[in-house]
Amino acid sequence: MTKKTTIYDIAEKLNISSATVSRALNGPDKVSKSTYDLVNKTAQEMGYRGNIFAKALKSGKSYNVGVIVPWIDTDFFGSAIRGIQEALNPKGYHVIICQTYDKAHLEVETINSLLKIQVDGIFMSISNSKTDNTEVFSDLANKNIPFVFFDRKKNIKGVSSVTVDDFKGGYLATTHLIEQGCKHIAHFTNNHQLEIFKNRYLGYKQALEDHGIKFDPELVINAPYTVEDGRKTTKKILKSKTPPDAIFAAHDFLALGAIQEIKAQGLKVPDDICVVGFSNEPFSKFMELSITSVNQSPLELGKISAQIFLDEISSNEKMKSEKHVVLTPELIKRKSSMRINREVER
Amino acid sequence: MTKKTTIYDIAEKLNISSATVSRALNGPDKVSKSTYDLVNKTAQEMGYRGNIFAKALKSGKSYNVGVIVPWIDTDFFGSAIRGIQEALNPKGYHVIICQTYDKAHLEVETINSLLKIQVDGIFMSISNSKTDNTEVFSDLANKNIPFVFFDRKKNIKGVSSVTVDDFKGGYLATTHLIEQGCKHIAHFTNNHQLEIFKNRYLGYKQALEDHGIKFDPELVINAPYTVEDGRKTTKKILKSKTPPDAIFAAHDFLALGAIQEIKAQGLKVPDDICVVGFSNEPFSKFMELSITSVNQSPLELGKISAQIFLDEISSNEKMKSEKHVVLTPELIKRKSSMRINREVER
DNA sequence: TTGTAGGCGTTATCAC
DNA sequence: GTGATAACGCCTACAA
Repeated sequence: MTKKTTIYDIAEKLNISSATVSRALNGPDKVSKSTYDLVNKTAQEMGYRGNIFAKALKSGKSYNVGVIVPWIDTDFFGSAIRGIQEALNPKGYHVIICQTYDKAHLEVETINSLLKIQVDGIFMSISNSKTDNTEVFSDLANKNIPFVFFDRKKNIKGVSSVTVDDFKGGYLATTHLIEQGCKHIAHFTNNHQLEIFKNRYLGYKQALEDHGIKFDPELVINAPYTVEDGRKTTKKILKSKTPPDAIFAAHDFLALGAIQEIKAQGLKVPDDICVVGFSNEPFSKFMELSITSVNQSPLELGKISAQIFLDEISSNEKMKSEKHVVLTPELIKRKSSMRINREVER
Repeated sequence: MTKKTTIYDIAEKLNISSATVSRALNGPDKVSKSTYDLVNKTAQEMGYRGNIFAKALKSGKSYNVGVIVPWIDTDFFGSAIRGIQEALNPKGYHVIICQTYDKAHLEVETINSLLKIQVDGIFMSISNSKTDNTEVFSDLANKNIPFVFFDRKKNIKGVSSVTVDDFKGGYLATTHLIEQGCKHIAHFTNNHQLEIFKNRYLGYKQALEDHGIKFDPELVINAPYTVEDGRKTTKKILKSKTPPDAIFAAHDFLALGAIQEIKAQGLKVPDDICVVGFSNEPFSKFMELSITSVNQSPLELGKISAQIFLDEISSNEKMKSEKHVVLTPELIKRKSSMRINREVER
């Protein structure tokens, strides 16, 4: 491997100064047309590629951003990252991905490691864990490095966010179940560390109230994310004296587990029990008994997050204004809940 | 925001030279215990964070690697990236993701953009498109920057690869169908630009031959990746005079489309037609009529790719040896093909 | 053990 | 329009 050519090599070859080469390389305005052409032609011939480290050292910008998610191999996060990447790539940014596996300590570590490599911005979906470690985040806000929460956020002064209206999602899902004639609607939720789950729950509760159905705390159950958890929780609730006639699960995996267990017990979906999930993961559409779910448009969510970042870095005001975008979710009605009219959406 | 503290700031404060500070920061060996402690304590107090750009400029290493895939929001690629990330993060590397959307020109652009930002290595799953643009790749090989193909590869001298034995996957799938009593097995493939599809096809063909079934080119059909393509292709083949009694699809999405169409026509899976897919996408397990599929262990695939990269950079030999790891796939038998014994695997 | 000085490759500020 | 030079922050011979 031959050594990389630098502007000095070009300068030497052409008997001009490195400064002139640099100028010529950076546009036709700062130098005569003839030298501009000559330098660029020579650079090409010599296989010149600027040294990004030197440029970064000079400018203080890396043109890298970091994206922190619990895990990337899920449709929701994969699509959100895709959105960020697609919006930022044309602007010359590269996207670095980090996973936290829902562990709080990894969250802090990850932020620090991104800070250490001097990314120009950080996008984050926080993990579902028990710390109230807000210091790191406020530190970040003070450091003036653009920081955007997407989907799973914390409320930190000075930090922007793009989220989905989970309250509305929960409300839509529950109202839909009520319209299908369900009166005894269970809700599978998660611990309420994360706003998203809390809000889905609150939307559920509000919908019940607005339709004159008494809220029964016995029908609300905490469960993790997996299909297996969905099955277990369903098994438990079906044993109760007054089993539900509908389940609104705060996640599609839970909904899938619920459907599996309901069927295993010889009951029918939606006839005996209606089920609605959340996130519109691909499988919810693919199932023969397709699953009604709340679509959050993760791709768009990612793109909007990216846009906020771009706005933030291009604004020259010292005070960055905190922005909060809330996307409206959409209920996609499918077989698992359509009891009255069986016409199903995509 | 206050200016970042540098080793000079620390040096000044302690009335020592910046060189000593640098040494103290880089380990206790090159400096007296007392200065080591003092410097590190002071650095901490002053909130010192080394400037990665300066270090990179000095060392020529970015501690970044690039991963190029057609798209990230699919279980297979998401998991592979996850594997790479998990293996490399503990070693101090960050993972930059790039997507090509199966477009050849983006492929070249992307490689160049990664080269420009001086990543320490590149992982790539090539796109399915019609160029024979191997120059970029051989260029790369000459540049001495570690480059690893995973899953979808080209044969380039000097470039390592980690792939799945697709021939065997195709062979396993087809043999399984034959064992279920199928004699007229259709194969949905893709254009054979990509080795993976070609090899799945060859495996299929070999299995037929080994079991004394005559190969019928009419039963092999080209189709893209989507569920819709699977439906269309199935519709077409079911119209033929001698419709198949089994379909081996080179991808789960095609298999899903096939199943949907078969059912829509009032036929039964697996009783009338057995179906096997490829990739073991999550939904293939989740379906009520679960889909038999070939598992490629993408997570492991990513991890092994990462390991090859690590080996390559740590070996001090100038000549990097080309490595080719081939993983053995595994057929996971599920309802869509189990006609004789209905016991299904996970 | 510590300090001095030069270099990594660029860009920006002067001066000519 | 062009050239000399300093600066970005760190590391590392070499010297003391």
